[in-house]
Amino acid sequence: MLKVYNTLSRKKEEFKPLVGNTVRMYSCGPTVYNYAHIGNLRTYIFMDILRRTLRYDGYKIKGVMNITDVGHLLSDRDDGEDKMATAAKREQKSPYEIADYYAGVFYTDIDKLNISRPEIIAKATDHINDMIEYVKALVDKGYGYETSDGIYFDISKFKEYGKLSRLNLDEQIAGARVEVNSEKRHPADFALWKKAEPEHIMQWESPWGMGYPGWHIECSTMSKKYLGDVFDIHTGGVDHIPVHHENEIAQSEALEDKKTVDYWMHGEFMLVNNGKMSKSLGNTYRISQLEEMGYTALDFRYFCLNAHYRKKLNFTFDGLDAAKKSYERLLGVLYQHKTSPNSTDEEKLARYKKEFEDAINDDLNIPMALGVLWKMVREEKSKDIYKLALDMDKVFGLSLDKAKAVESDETESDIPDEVTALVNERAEAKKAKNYALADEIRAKISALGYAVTDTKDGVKITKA
RNA sequence: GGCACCAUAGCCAAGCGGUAAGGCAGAGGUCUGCAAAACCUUUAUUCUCCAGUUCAAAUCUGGAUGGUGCCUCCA
Repeated sequence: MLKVYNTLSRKKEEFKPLVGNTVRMYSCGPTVYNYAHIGNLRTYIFMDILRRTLRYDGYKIKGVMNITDVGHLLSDRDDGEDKMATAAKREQKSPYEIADYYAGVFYTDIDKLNISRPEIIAKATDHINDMIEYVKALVDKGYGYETSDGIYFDISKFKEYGKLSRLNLDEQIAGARVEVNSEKRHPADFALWKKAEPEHIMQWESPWGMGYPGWHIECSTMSKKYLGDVFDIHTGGVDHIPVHHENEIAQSEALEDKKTVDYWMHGEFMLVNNGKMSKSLGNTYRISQLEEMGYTALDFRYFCLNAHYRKKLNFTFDGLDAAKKSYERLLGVLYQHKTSPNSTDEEKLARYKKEFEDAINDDLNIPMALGVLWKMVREEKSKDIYKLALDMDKVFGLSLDKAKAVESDETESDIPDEVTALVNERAEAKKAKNYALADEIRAKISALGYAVTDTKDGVKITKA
């Protein structure tokens, strides 16, 4: 029995799909005008863990994720910088090429992280007409009004506005900086459709003239198109709760006159040195950057799995180092199980399996599930344990089937002759019990960038 | 100013009323000429502080202190 935390009720609830055995799920995806950093990626790891857990529990999934390639591209504020135009100019590409490029990098990253792709990936620019229809329907129902610069959603018409974030709007606004837009009836009214200046780089024809869709309409439109007017789970980052998802609820429920999403689930943020991770602070990293520093994407995935998805996770290199080490040891010890001829008592296996399932089904308690795996792996080596670990890995997604011997299996071929000669010299010295000389030679080898270690199978040479 | 969330060993982190999972680091050991690696063992009488409820609290209540996020685009 899977229980998940629903942001709407602020409680853990039993999960039950609306229809049959299929889970319909929508996940807010990336805005592709820039690289995704590891903080962004944490949220997709959370989405992936959810999908994997649902599948482990026997559900079928119809998942949709959006790729935002319009709407967020231009800052809504008049004085805001047009990031898309800047990027297009700098890279001498069209906005579509920019979007394609960053979407491509995003796919590469999530593939490396073993994040399973949702069944349907929907680009906003492919759904402009659907969005126009959606806005029209809202206007027809009296929820939208026109100003000189666009069509706005009238939140005063939607009585439950704010139910997800539980913020008192008027109190918020009193203490916050809000630009004055005299034409808006309420400061929190938001754009459904924006009228475009002639020089705006992306614009489409609409009943309200040339323009482009507002920030939030794409998710309401595309979720309805692919999942129907009511679906099971909506995921995203916690930052979306107060504005984006609140507005999405307003749009969808205004149109359908009913609750449209059963479970709202949100992934917490990743911090850096206990503070916010943001591009402006210069403390973001990309997966490719971590790789350049010698970490793998899966080291990072393992790092994320050590914390619950609803808890802030502080990213530090000490933490990542610890995760890397732990992950490598896990693969090493699993290899010993893999190659063991022994069996394990059925009851014991069943106990571990149950502990594991209890953990993941308790609102995706992956840190606890990892603890179960570690305890199990400390048992006497057996191929059955390896098999069960692989079963658990359907949820972890850590490629545990790649378990290998811990000793590195470097090829001898790319060792320079100079080093090989020194290694042989050292072997002679050792044979003659001239250890002082042997250590001296070892120092020379390490100066050349190689490490020599003695194992019971002989001498190992590795690149330092 | 308003609204949330969080506070567990050197570090990361579970635990959600029944007497502190797991990982990293550290310590001891096995192995080794010595290292390194690997493996084994071990490491919180106590959960920021102060009251309270209870037979029983890290877990519930109230208060204090500290931290973070949001209220503006953001995963």
